Amino acid sequence: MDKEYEILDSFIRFRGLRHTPQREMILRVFLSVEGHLSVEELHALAKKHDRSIGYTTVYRTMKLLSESGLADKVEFGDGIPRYEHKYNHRHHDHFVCVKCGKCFEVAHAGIEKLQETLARERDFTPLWHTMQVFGLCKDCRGIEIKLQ
Amino acid sequence: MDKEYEILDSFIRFRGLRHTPQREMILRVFLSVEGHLSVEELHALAKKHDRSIGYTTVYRTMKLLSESGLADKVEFGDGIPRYEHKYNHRHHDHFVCVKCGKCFEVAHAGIEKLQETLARERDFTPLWHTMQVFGLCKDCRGIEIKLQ
DNA sequence: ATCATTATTGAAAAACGTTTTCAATATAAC
DNA sequence: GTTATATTGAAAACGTTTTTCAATAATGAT
Ligand SMILES: [Mn+2]
Ligand SMILES: [Mn+2]
Ligand SMILES: [Zn+2]
Ligand SMILES: [Zn+2]
Repeated sequence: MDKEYEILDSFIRFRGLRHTPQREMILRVFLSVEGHLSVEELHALAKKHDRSIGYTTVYRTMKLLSESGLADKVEFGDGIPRYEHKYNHRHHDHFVCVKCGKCFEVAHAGIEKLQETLARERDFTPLWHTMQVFGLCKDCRGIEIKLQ
Repeated sequence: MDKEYEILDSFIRFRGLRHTPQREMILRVFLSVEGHLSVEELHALAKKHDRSIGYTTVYRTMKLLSESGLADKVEFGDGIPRYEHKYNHRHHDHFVCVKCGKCFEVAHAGIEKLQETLARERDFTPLWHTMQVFGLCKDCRGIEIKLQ
């Protein structure tokens, strides 16, 4: 249940860092929301628990969560990186609607396998990948057609 | 041969813009290098032809080249967007070595088709996509193994 | 519990790539 | 040539992220 806190704690100890209430709180806030959140959004949420929490601390902590494997930073091409849960969440790609910004998560073993094959053919060792499909969701495509 | 200049010219006329030596020179510089170049690199090259060319003009012109379909902006996760040729270059994905930065271009119809299928299943109209595989190239994997 | 060591914090400043502003200039149409 | 206005380059502004720094807090040893 609280496996994520254990992971952060052992990562902190392993690196000779220190456990702080700020770090624990930011992890709690991060875990409380399923989705893709910017540092600004995370800081706003964190402030509800500790009005004096600093923007810098959120930046630093999210970097820590990434390094410990709890969070993943994703970029959807609008210049605002967002974080999503990584622990107990399998890898997936993103379909982003360029009209409304909605984001669909897609996991497909075939694509992963194909990437492995292409990499192997080029004597390239894949470590991770990102794939984003930009387009129009059902709702926004309708609007698009009406407008034209 | 000079189809690219025609494309830019008609795009400029279509939008009620003006033909300038700066725009023509930046296009020339851009076309002269096959690869992925940052605005900084393009500006440095442009300066060899016109010492007084402004950074801002390169930014503005590369945006124009993108809009006219001559250039494509790509991001490899290091925070530095780069531009590559788009005209007469078919779509491809990127395999980026995280050690040396080398970038391999991979075009594969199967992946494109798979993406189409996944999109259709979700009632999503794909417009474009980006796929990047990060990992170690042949040379850098060797070093990695030796170091461990 | 006290102490010493040093990691962490939050505010401010700096850094970074990019965009906006603006006055001077260049382009294109008449 | 005249006019209208798009373009230019420098500087300033911008938005996000990182760095700096003095105060504070966490940890381990005594
Ligand atoms: Mn996701
Ligand atoms: Mn390419
Ligand atoms: Zn939509
Ligand atoms: Zn390499």
